[in-house]
Amino acid sequence: MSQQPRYQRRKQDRPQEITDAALAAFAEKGYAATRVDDVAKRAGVSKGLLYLYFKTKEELFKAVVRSFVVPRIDKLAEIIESSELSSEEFLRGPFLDFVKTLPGSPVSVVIRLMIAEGPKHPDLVQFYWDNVVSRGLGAISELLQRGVQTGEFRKSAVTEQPHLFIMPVVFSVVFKLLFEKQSMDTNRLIETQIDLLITHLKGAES
Amino acid sequence: MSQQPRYQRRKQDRPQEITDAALAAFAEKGYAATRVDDVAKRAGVSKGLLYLYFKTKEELFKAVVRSFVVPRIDKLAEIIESSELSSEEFLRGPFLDFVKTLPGSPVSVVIRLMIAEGPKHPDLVQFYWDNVVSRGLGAISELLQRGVQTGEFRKSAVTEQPHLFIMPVVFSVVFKLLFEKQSMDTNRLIETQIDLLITHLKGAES
DNA sequence: ACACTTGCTGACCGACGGGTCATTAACTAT
DNA sequence: ATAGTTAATGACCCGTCGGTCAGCAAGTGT
Repeated sequence: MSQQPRYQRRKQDRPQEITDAALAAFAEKGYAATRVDDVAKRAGVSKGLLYLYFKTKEELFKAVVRSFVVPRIDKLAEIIESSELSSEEFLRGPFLDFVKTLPGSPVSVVIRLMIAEGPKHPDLVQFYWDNVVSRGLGAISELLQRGVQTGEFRKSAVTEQPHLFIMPVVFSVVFKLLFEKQSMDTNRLIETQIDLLITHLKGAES
Repeated sequence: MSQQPRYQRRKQDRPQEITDAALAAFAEKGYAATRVDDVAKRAGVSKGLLYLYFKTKEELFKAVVRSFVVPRIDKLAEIIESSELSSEEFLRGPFLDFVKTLPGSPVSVVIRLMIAEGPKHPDLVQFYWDNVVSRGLGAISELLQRGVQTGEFRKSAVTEQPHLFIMPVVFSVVFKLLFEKQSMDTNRLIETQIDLLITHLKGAES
C-alpha cells in the first residue's frame, strides 16, 4: 500500500498561509494570548517551520500587520488615482464606500492589534503611521483643500481636521470589538458623520 | 541603635495603594506584560501581600478598572444631577468640560486596557457597559430628547446616535496612545465635533 | 514582660510557552 | 537507482512568571 506523503514542500505559499492563520488566531485571542503553536497548527504546519520563515513571534506579528495593511493602502491609492469626481462626490461615493468596508474587514483586527500591542512595538507604529494614517489623513486633507480652492467647500475648522472623517471608523471598530452584543449600526454612524461634515462644509459662512 | 521597622501594617490603605500602582504599571506596559512582582514593588509591598488582597492577577485587573471608573461615573451623574441648564448650554458647558478632561485622565488608561484585554474578560466588559457606556449614552440620549421636546433641537439622525458625542473622546484616547509624537490637539477635535453637532441640531429643517 | 494575633515577607514551585536543533523525509539532478 | 539538497518535523530546553506557604515580626491585650 502506497504511503501518503506526510507533507508537501511548498516554500512559496507558506509565509502567506502562516500570516493568514496568525491573523485569524490573533483576532480570536489577541497577540499575547495566542501561542505560536496554535498559529502553526492552524496553518497546518509545525512550529519549527514557522520559525524558519519568521525569526520570532514579534516578527510574525509585524509581518501580519504589513501583509494586511499594504494591500488596503494600495487599494485606496488606486481609488483616489482613478477618480475625477468633485470633492463632495468623491467623499459621498468612493470614499464612503471604502470606509464602510473597513469595520468588517481584516483591517479592523489590525487596528485592534495596533491599539493593544502598538506601544510595545514603536517601529511598527512608525511604519503604520507613515504608510497608513499619515497617508490617509494627507489624502483627505488634500481633498478638502481642493474643495476649498474650487469654492465647493468653505474654509472652517473642519478643513484642518481630517481626523473628523476617520473618527467614526476607529470608533466603530473599537465599539464592535468590545460590545459585539449591542450591535450598533456602524454604517449608519459613518454615513451620518460624513453627511454632517459635508453639509457643514457646504453651508453658509458661520 | 534602634532598628527601624521593616514595614508598617496598614491593612486599610493597601488595596488602594496596590490598585494605584497597578494602574501605573498597566499604563506603561499593558496588562499582559506587567509582572505581578512589578506591581508589588511599585506599591512598596511584597508579592505575597498582594495575593492576600487579590486572589489572582485578573481579579486585580478588574479591581483596577472598577476603582478608577466608578468615581468618574459618580462625578458625571453628580454634574448632570445638579444642572438646570438648557440642553445646548449643558452640552457646551459642563459636558464639554467633563469630556475634555478624559483623554488626560487615568480613564484613558482604563479605556486602553478595556480595548486590549476586554475580549478576554466578558464579565468585565458587561460591567463596563452597564455602568459606563450604557449610562453615558443614555444620559446623552435623554438630553437630546429633552432638547427636541422643548423645540430647542430639531429631530434628525443625530438625535438617535448619541455615539456621535463620545466618538471624539475614544478617538483621541486611541490616537494619543499610539501616536504620541504626532501631538494632536484633542481638545480642539472634541470642541469641533460637539459644535458641529449642536449647530446641526439647531439648524433649519434638512 | 509575655503570649497572642495577624499583616507581611520572600524563597520556592510548577507549568507554560518561546525558541532550538538533531533528525527525517520530500523533492531534484544526474 | 542513488546521492545530495533542503523543506519540514517534533521532542526538548530553559527562562519566566503566576501563585503558594512556612515562617517572621509588627502591633495588641494583659
